[in-house]
Amino acid sequence: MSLKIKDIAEKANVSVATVSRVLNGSDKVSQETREKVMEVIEKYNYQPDKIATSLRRKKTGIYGIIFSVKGGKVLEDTYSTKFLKGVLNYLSKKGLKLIVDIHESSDIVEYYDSVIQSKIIDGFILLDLRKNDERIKFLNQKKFPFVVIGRNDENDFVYVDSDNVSGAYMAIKHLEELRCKRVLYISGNEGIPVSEQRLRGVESASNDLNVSVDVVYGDFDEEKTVEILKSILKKGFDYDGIFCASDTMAYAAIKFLKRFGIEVPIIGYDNIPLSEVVGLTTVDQNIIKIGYSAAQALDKMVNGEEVVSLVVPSKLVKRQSTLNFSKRYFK
Amino acid sequence: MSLKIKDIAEKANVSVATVSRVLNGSDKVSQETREKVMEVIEKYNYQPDKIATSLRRKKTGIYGIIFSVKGGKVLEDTYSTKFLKGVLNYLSKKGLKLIVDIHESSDIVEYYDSVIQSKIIDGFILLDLRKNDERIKFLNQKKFPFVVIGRNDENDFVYVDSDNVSGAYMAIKHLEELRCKRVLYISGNEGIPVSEQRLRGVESASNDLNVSVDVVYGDFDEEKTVEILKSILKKGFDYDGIFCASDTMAYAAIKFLKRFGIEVPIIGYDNIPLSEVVGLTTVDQNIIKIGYSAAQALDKMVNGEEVVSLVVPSKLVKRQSTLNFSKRYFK
DNA sequence: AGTTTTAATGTAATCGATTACATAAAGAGA
DNA sequence: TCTCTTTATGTAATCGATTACATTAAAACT
Repeated sequence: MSLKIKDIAEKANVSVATVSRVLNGSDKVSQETREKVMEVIEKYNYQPDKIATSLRRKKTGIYGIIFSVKGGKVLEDTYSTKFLKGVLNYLSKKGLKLIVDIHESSDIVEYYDSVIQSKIIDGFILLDLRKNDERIKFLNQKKFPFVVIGRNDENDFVYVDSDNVSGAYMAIKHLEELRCKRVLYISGNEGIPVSEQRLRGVESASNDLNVSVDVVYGDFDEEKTVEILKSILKKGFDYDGIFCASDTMAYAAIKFLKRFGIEVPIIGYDNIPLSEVVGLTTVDQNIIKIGYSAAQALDKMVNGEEVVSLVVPSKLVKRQSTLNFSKRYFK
Repeated sequence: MSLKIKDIAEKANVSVATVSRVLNGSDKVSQETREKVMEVIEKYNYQPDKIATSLRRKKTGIYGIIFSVKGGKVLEDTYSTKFLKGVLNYLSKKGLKLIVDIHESSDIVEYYDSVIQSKIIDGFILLDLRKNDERIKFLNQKKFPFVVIGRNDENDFVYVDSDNVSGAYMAIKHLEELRCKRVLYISGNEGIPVSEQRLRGVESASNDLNVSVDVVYGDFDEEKTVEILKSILKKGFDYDGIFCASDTMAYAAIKFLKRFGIEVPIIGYDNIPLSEVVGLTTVDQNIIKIGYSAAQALDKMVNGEEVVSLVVPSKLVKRQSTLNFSKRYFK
């Protein structure tokens, strides 16, 4: 049906080798021949078969992301989509492709192995990094290219991460600018890197600036947040500002405290769509940029270039949940 | 590095043809030989190179979805993700892969053509169907397999669509059950299939049941909705129920009317995440199922099976925006 | 002019599978 | 026992590119 390199070669009166050379710009082909061949290629709108090319070159130009299915909550948040968008922005610019896949979290290493063996993919982007992640050990040992989103203590890999430290710092700084003196920070789960990084930012801001911050460990979710606030209320609530490690927590806090007539500046983290609707001030982690950079890093790595890990800055999105309080002091 | 069929053949003391036969279960291989070969395959954890297989078979086992970038609002909603999830649920079960891609809406046909010519993909799923869609003409003419999400009047293709007619019918029926008599339906843009289908459901319910429905055309968005309500308020608002063609519209309506002290049962369409938070009753379109079915249909089509188009039923999710009013009458 | 170098192109092997065709061995039928 | 099937397996072509190596012609050098 569709033309192959041999057909083009015949029509242009040259050998397939010459057509291939023209196609790949590389070798020395005379200007004359090059033009003659290009003419035929354009006339017939010829494009090489990527499968054949891949077989020969041992490189497909396809990268992979495998979402682990746990509980079924994969690919339901806007995080995944924004991330994909960033990745695709880079890849589409380069004519590269992305395979998106899902798999149960069990046997995950085996699954990566089978994908590698199938030879379809040149490299992976890893999401949902865990402590002591088996995938990383495996891929490192296989010397198969990959880039990780997020980081942990080991860091025997190239990663792209959002700057949780400065993100949290900005949040506290903003509260300080609103004249908050005693801030409550409800952290995410203890012991995971994201929580530790954000806590570091909080503490660093509290040291630099004129704010005292109390830290309580939550778990990124609503229920636990309410529980924490309940026990604090019992002892008497005397904070004049709250920072939560996620928007979900912050939203829960606002709703809960309102019932007790308590209204203080509150900041969340993540900038989920709901936050825009309810006017929650929050830290926005440029997820698109993270995706873009990860794809770029992976691509460089696959092509043998030197690659360094990267921390992408976040920005504070100021909305009513804090701005309403600025009127009290300014203007 | 990794083993090829030739290595397996040598280790098992048979020819590559025999190994291939064992691999593909097909031909007649003696029980004895089959076991001998399987043993070697398992011992070395051999897996065929999919690129080589694809070249020979002229089929890759990879399907494609191309998101059109227009304005930049692609892949930002939960629709895309849920849809992907459905597609992936099917494909991963079958060991098939999905390439997710984006492209400017201009030159879109050319882009599909180039993807086809690259031979990477066995078939497409088309999103964002338009009237008189060029892609469909092109793919039909090329006889390249594809399945469409949504449908239009032409329907010279296989599609999977959500049942907008019955979705809208259920909404009106629910309002009727709450004893609404005069309902306002704010439709989506006039002239597009989704709007027409939903309108059909509304009208059919209005005929069957004891409700009168006034229809106004909006555009699925907030601003226009508010505009419409403003002009209605001027003439005097005497509806006892509202149905909107999207959750975004419904949420805008609730917010706007509240300012005038108007509170009536309101139903939206789409079940966006916000709706759960604010308690909006809405029609949920089972997007995951739609994705799953589309992938399945495409797969059948590629494998030469007979395929029929499919309409996936939606369900009504009842929440406070209507249930609050049921107390007025029942209990 | 004769030899060497350089540039341009062609020939054929290769990537790793599948499969049409060939062949050998075993079983069936006479 | 001899021929005819049938069954199991092997040989080699093929998919459509890339590329090492060979070859030829032209340019450069002595």
